[in-house]
Parts: sequence; C-alpha cells; structure tokens
Amino acid sequence: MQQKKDSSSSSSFARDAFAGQNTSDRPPLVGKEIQRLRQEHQLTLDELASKSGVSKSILSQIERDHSNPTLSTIWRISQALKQPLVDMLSSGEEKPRFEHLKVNQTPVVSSTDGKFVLKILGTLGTVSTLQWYEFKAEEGGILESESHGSGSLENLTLVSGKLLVISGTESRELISGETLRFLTDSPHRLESLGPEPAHGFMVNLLNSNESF
Amino acid sequence: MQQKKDSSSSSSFARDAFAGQNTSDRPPLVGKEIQRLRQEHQLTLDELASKSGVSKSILSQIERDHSNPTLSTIWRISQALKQPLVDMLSSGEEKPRFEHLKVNQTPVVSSTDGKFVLKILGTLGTVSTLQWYEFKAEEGGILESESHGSGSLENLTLVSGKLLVISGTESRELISGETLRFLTDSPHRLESLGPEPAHGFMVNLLNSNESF
DNA sequence: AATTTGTGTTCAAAATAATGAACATAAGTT
DNA sequence: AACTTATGTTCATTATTTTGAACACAAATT
Repeated sequence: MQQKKDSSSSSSFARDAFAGQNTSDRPPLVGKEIQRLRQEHQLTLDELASKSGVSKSILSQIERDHSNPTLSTIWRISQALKQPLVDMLSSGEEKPRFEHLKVNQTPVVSSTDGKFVLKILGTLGTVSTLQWYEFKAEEGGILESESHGSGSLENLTLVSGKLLVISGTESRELISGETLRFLTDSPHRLESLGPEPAHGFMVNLLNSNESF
Repeated sequence: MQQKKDSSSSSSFARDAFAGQNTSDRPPLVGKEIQRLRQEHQLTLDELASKSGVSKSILSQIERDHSNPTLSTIWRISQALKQPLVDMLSSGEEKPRFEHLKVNQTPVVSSTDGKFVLKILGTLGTVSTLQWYEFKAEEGGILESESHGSGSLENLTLVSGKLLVISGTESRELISGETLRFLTDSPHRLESLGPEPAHGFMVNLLNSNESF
C-alpha cells in the first residue's frame, strides 16, 4: 500500500524498469536533458521549483531518472524552461557533421512534359515529415499533387516568373518575390504562367499539427 | 492518504485543474488524440491494453482526460500505436487556408556591409523550430552566426555562385547546384567567393533532435 | 425474449509520484 | 576554524496514478 521511496538508493522506477540508456525500447530518459536546460538557464533546483511550481525534491529525482514524471509535471517544467515540451522528450544522438550533396546527387522529379522540374533538396522524418524543393517551370509547366493528408502545409516562394496556385476550390496568383503558404489536404496544382520561367522554392510539411 | 478517484464524477485532475481546451497554458489534453488513434487502428480498450501493457481502466480515463498520465504510460501507449510519442502531445488546431505574403512583407536581414542579404521566407515553431530563407550575397559577402544550440541543423542549397562554409573547425566549398547540410551547434560562417553573386536557399532546424 | 459476447466505465486496493521539511555537503565569510 | 549560505539529496507524508475485478450497457446469437 504505502511504500518507501528512495531510501538510500532505489525507487523501483529507474533502476528496475528502465535501467539502460534510451536507445530505443524504453521511455525517454529526460533527466539529463532537463538538467542540462536548467543549468543552461543558470537556475538552481530551488529556483526552477518556484518557477515551475514543481517541488524541488521531485525535480532532483527526475533529473536523476529516479522518478517517472507525470505529463503535467513535465509540462510545467518545460514551460518554466521555455522549452517546447516535445523537445525535452527526445534524446540527443550522434550525428555526422557535414553532408555534402553534389549536383548529380540531388534527386530531380519532372512532369511528363518536362516543363516542370522539381529538385528535392532535403527531407526530414519522424516528428512530422518535412521536405523542401527548388523548382523551375517554363511557361505552361504544371505540377499536380494529390492531398498530402490532413494538416499538411505547403510553403511556396517565387523567385522569378509568375505562378498560379490552386488548392481545393481557391486559387492565387503569385508574382516574383512573393510567398504563399496553404493547406494541402486536398489535391492542388501549380502552373507557371510565364512568359519567363517560374523559379522558386518550396517547403512542405506533411501531416503536421503546427499552426502558423 | 488514500482517496477515491472517480466516484461517479470527478477525479481532481481534469475537471478541477485542467478544465478547458488545450489553448495554451495547460498541459496538452492527449485524450481525444489517443482515442482517435486507437480507433483508427481498430483497437478496443482491451486490445490496446494488452498491446501496450497499460490497464484498460486507465486507458479509459486518459482518453476522457480524467487522468494525468505518467511519462512511461504515454510512452507505452505511443509504442503500441506506433506513433511517435511527441506527435500525440500536439493537439489539432484551426488553420486558415492561405497565407499570402506580398513582396514588401517578406522580412529581410542583411549584413552590416549590405553584401549579404537574407530573406526570411517562413518559420514554424513548437515541435522544433524551423526557419527557411533565400539569400543573395555579392562577392565577399559574409554571414556570421552564433551557435544555434545543440542539435541544430542547417541545410544550404546554392543556386548560383560559389560559397565557402565554415562550421566549427571544418569548412567546405559549395558550387552552384550543390547542397550542404551541417550542424550549427557552434559558430559558423558563410562567405560568397564570387565572382558572380551567390544565390541560394537555406532551411534551418533549430535545436532539433532529428538525425539525417 | 433470454443468453452470451463485446466494449467501455467505475470501484477498492496497491503502487508510486509529488510535497515540504530535514539533512548533507560544499563554498564563501567573518 | 567556526558560521553562514547555497545547493542538492533523502525522509515521512500525502495526493494520484495505476491496476484488476466488478459493473453496466449494448449488440449479437440462440
């Protein structure tokens, strides 16, 4: 019924259930990350406790992964540290420093008539898929796309040329230098109006939950 | 010491402490989202309970936001639903369909000597901050940046010109059409090598935990 | 209609997260 | 060195989450 918690060494939490590093099949160990953020903000446990409304003692335990925090606790901490909640839940991993894509390694997609060319510049997965492109389209070039799923967002910037954008029942005309963002949860279509070729840049967020 | 939980109406959680919709200053209400996902997967509470190892009763309460789940509980649920944990913590919100930025509304930043010009095309917050830019730099134009925080990633595509990128102790030279992505957790610097002006796009992920 | 089966909700008990006070230790002061 | 301050850890208690069993209700079957 009642049980001692941490007498001299172990709550049953971290040691028994989630002993290892967060390398996949265990809940994320947020302790070190929270501690890092707190120290970055130059806060003591007392200060963070009063800022967040979470008691000092539980903060201490969470930082050492001796406790399994509640959603509301993590949230209050993230608020106090001005850190998006989700950022605290992913553990830092190894990353190569540079990735250099040579010209011929950049994937290119083009419309059947070859008038609309899309260069895929990058992709990022997991949280919400993100892709960005450069495109060039001579007059009359058309790119038709299916829905990207609810909540998907397309961000178009036109460097030069003129572009007609149709999404659902609405449409817009873009001129050089303008940016348009729009929902792509229904089929949509880009058309280069010419006379000079349209050239621009596109950032797509697939199935995100962001608002702008 | 002991306390009834949900007798006929209220745990002290949802109703007392977090009554409203998730419109900002309360922990995210994950209930509806979890329920949606469960139903999408065509699972009953019993099935999800056995898949996730979380008891049916607490699932029921969490779905109705009558309980304040533990990190490990949310995590086990997210695993069973094959859903990235963080995706469950963002709630769906309303979104306007189009946002059209006219030329003069696009924020522009330039270096003190005016040789390096950065147009801020867009920003997305919360999950991990994302920003993208178009840049133009005549020969000798330099952009110096501080660290963007651990895990930050910069994705550079050069449309034309020649660009020198220095991050930490390493450096690369980019020619027209190439893409470079690199970590920006230390100060870094872009320099247009000329002779023709450098022109390109940049997508920055600040403090993300993605790997590529 | 009565029975079984499936699905979600509530109950009492047990496990554990959260709190505030006391404690330990280190760092600075007098 | 003794005293104070600052900071983090542990203790005892309280508040809540979590569990498994019992319950309620609806849908399907006999």
